[in-house]
Amino acid sequence: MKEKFLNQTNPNVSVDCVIFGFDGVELKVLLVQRDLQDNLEIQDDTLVLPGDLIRDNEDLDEAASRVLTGLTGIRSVFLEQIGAFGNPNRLSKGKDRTWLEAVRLKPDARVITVGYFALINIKNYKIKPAGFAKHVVWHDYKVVEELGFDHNEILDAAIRILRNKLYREPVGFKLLPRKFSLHHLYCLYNEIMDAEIDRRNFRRRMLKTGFLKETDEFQEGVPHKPARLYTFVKKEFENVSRKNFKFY
Amino acid sequence: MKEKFLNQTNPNVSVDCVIFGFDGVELKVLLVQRDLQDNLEIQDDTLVLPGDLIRDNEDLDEAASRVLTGLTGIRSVFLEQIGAFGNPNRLSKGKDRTWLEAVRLKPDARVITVGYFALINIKNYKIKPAGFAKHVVWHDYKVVEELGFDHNEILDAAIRILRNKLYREPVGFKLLPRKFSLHHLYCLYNEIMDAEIDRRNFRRRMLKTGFLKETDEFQEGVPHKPARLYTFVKKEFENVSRKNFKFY
DNA sequence: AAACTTAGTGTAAAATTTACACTTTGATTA
DNA sequence: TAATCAAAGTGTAAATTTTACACTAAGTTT
Repeated sequence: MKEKFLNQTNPNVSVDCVIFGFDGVELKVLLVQRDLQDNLEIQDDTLVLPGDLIRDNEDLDEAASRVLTGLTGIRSVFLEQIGAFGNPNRLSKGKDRTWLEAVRLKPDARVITVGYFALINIKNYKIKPAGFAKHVVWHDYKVVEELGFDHNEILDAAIRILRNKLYREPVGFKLLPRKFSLHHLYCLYNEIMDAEIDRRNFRRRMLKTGFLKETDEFQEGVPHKPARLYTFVKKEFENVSRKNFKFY
Repeated sequence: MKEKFLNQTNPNVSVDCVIFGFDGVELKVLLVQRDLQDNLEIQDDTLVLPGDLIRDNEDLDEAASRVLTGLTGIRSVFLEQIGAFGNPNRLSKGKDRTWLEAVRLKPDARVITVGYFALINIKNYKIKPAGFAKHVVWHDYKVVEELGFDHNEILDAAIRILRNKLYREPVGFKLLPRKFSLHHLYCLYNEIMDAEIDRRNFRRRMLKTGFLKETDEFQEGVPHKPARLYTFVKKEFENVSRKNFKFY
């Protein structure tokens, strides 16, 4: 069976989601194998970003949210647009064509996709391989392996934007559990910025931002001095473009 | 006659351009009155951003470039994507519907638009009211008047992005003639950032960036000491996300 | 020649950033 | 139970950057 919701689906516009998670060491991206439905004869293990055509009654953000929720069960989450990708040849690689012809009602339609990126707490949910995709993997974000369609380009754009935001907006927390140690946050920054930040300066400056509130709780089960846990506190966040603002 | 190029035009995706220019005092945006073609009976002086549906063989950037060139004659120019706008109700205001029904072959089609913003030297060209739009105006960017469709939203996004870029990337120059005085640049920064920057500090820091080269030429025809003119020099521009980089 | 207008310049105080090493705490092990 | 291990947690001095601020220079007009 080809696509459901045909009458309500826009054949020319899709969304694709770059879903980031942090396991304490590596920044991961959620990738899926394309769903071949009942086309068992096709051999295709290409990884792609989870995505879907948009429906006529939903906004772009809603479509991205639907994809994210369908895959992870997570509802309210950090989800922001990356931009639109519309190269006329973005669907013309061999395997991409094969897949489109097997699954899409209008396999030749020009499709513009709108990229989104999400930051989630990797431990907060179980991956549901239902719906779109049978195989779902958390992949190190430094992958260079070739994804389907133009998804490497979308992923690169997401990483660029994430790096730019990390120093200017309080977004790092979104990847952590509600209570976390400064060390945890520190590792996150090092991993995403691919840098080796000074530990003491990081700690002082991060605390100075006023976005952290200490709790009375400590790490448990570690074979050394347990670290204090903090929570993130929302506060009025003035316009980022204020010249000297640095998030951390 | 309704739209030309119907067979090659994608009814679901458009581009809209926020074209900025600086006249020495105010930052301006180029707005057009919708082209009603031969529908003389319709009364509609709503201003909108210049835009068009995309064609099947062109990339999004190319479509935006086509709109810009068609209107201004300018070819190579700073042109960057703002993002995609796809609210299902973005075309449903009364006058917008009237216009769509008069001009579009599929007036009910869902249209997602991709916003672009351009920075041009306002004096470098003559506006050509040919093609898309009969009436073309440079409007102060602080306008709050209501534009057609969701174009206020697109304009706001463009301004936000421009402000963020101005302090981090060498983009201000794109709005100036090839040779300009530091005062000219200073006014540009004050106008865009809606601030009152210290004149001496601005001068020192701007020169320190290494993007300016002094010429032997000076202002002419001014009733006071003439200012030296500078040119912008391209140099390797390292990744913006370097933590402490400030453009000026 | 005096008045006017904008161009162009320097410095000292304050704030921020950087580099850097030892003590504390709790768990494990000998 | 004392010693060891591993990561947590802390302070300071030097360098750099940012800020605030006022007068002289140059060319035009009156």
